[in-house]
Amino acid sequence: MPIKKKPQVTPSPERRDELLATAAEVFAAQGYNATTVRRIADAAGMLAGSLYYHFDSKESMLDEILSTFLNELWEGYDAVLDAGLGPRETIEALVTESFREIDRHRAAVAIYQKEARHLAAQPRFQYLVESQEKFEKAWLGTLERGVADRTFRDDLDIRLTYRFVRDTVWVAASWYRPGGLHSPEEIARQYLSMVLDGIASRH
Amino acid sequence: MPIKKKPQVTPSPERRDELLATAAEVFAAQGYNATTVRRIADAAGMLAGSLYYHFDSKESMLDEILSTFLNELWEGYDAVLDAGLGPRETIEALVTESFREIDRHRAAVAIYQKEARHLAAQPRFQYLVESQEKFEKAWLGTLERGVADRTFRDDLDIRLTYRFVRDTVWVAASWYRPGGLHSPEEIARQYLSMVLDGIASRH
Amino acid sequence: MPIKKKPQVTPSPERRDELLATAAEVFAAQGYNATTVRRIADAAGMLAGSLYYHFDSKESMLDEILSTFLNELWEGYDAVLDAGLGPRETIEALVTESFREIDRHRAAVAIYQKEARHLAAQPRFQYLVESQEKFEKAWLGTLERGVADRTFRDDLDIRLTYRFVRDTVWVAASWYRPGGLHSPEEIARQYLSMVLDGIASRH
Amino acid sequence: MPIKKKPQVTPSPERRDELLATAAEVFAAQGYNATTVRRIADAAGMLAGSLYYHFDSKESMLDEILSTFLNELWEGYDAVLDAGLGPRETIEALVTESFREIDRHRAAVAIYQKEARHLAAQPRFQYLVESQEKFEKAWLGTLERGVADRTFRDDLDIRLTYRFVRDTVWVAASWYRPGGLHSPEEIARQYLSMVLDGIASRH
DNA sequence: CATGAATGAGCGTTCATTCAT
DNA sequence: GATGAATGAACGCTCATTCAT
Repeated sequence: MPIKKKPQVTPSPERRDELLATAAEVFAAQGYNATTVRRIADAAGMLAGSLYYHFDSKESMLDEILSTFLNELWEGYDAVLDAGLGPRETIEALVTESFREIDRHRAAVAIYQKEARHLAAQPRFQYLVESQEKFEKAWLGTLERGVADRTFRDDLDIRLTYRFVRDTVWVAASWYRPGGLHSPEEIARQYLSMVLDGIASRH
Repeated sequence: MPIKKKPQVTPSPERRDELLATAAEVFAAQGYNATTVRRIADAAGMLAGSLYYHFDSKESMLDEILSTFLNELWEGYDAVLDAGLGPRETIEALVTESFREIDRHRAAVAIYQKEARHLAAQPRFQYLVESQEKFEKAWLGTLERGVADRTFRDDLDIRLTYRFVRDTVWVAASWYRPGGLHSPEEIARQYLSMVLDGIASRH
Repeated sequence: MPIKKKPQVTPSPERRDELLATAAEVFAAQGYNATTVRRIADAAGMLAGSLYYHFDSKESMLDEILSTFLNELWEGYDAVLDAGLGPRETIEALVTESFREIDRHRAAVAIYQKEARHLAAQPRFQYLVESQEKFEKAWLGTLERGVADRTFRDDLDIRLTYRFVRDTVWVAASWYRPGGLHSPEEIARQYLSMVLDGIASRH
Repeated sequence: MPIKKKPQVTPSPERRDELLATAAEVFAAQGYNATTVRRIADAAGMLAGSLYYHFDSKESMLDEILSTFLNELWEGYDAVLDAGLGPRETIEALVTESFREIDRHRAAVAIYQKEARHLAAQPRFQYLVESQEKFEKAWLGTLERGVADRTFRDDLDIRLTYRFVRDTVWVAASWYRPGGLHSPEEIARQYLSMVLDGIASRH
């Protein structure tokens, strides 16, 4: 009894994207573990079981949300890193790009912030570790270049500085609301000004 | 602001504290929701049911961990705020105090970071909101004083600056490990240097 | 005993038969309960929902598979029983007929073996009980006739003998593969030889 | 935070055995897949979740039922096979032992009959395959010895004979009820008489 | 003080079935 | 005739919690 051609059962990508956006909002608001699949379904106006027509599991929704976000993030980052900019301009471009991503993927970023660490232990989410390493390499490298050419201060612990800048940028996702007073670019400008020049006045 | 009194007339307070410390570590490592009462009991060398001799519920453990931490935090903060320091010295003292708290209550701080937002919605954790508001008032007030007397730059959005400084400090709890290379005071010094003077060289 | 009429006025009976054959194979391979409607649809090259154009329910597929098989079985049995043969020849003919049915309806027989007992509890499958009773009557009667005319040994419990012969024949469906080394008639001959004369040598 | 001694949480073996006996009855009556964990719990007078205090999963109940049965079976078989009996006596002893096992583990045998084939595909139930192979080797070897020394007929296909004897014995579990008219030994005697000498009279 | 055993609510998931297109 | 998308009931299982001993 040979299995005949299996008709394509992959549903319309638009519906998937809608549902993923809904799920991302709920995950971001309540945390992944605390979010029930029924809650997502409610928010999407369907029953819990119906989600499984579109997705394999709750975890695969999370997976798709995070990997989509990271793919887009790295598109932007790679463009910056390949542009041959100086250290200061690179940092500026990375920060600006980051706030743009926060603007476009606020929920995904918030989820990433809360869940990445423990997800990274699972093989399925190995790419989080890889992304993290690549991320660290890019930032640390840029900072080192900047210290070498005297763009950045050399009296600071460079790993501490890395964490400082990294956290500074990404925690913003926890309070940022798109469509607020400041555009991502404006927020980036202010953040950069603080990070690069400090908040103290220069007399 | 004494946050709460939780007498729970039970024989041995030392055992309670031990158990709370154990619970805090587990909550910090795995997240509150993802932590089972059984996991805590395992770590404490007892059975899950036995914990209920000491505590009303899993939630009341969390409550006690967070309120104890906040009580201690505000003891330190209030001392600083009542000392009549100038804006820059106040910021320096608050940041230093914060890193000391991170050093002493790492687990509680990590839990606070991850869970405070959604806990704040529950009446039981109303004190988180109150603490948050008092916190904001103290920092914003100090920043405003500093802008007024030209200690701090006046070209920055003050709320953005507040968030920047606040996040900068507290996210450190997610990677800080007590007994590491840097003392809390040393970390505070470096953070302050970055926040106040920026990471760019001054030519 | 015509077991059932299931008209289900539907255009193409050939397609139905194809689908039923497919379903029977899957039921036989995985068990009725463990078989999903989707698995059948896959094997038939359609989507699960589409099967419901052809059949009322998964259960009605099972029903039709079993009743079709039993109708054919009884056609053959009735011919044997009405032929006026002696007890030994009747047994031989029934066993041979049984192996032929196993050859032609292997899947249905395997399903029958596994599921008949618990299905018999449902009113819808009452005909399984009736068939079972008629079956028992035919075999017991033949054995009794054979004991009476000294064709068969009279020192054996006749119900035990009945079960022995019955099981001996039908369990073969669980390992029999059509198109193998032995024809159904050859297998029947060997089985009859063992059942009638035993496996011990006669010295 | 070192994990302290974990108190023994393995519950009393008597309760386990009771529950396993209950589960075995239900599995045997309805089939493993068709049996819900709630149904077992009902039969045991508890709630579904409570079973998980005693067992890891529904599957582990099945596993324990089957492996306990097979262990006991092989104790008996091995004693027979190591006794140095002739082929006929070996067959007689194996059949008698088998009916004794059916008497003591009726439910387990019935489950084994229905589920062994598809369970064997799972690594967890690999031991079913091993048992099956050992079983086949023991029986085929004995039959071959018997053919060689002219105890058994040499005009029969030996694999067919093996299946015949094997099925003949074990299907009995599907209708056998302990405490009935016949003792296992009496049933064994009659079965052996049929299998060895046939049901036809010898004139 | 702690255990052993249970409760009961709820979770992620499966699946037969329906139905507009 | 078949598809795509949904329903709704039930399933195996987890877990905070209770309580007699």
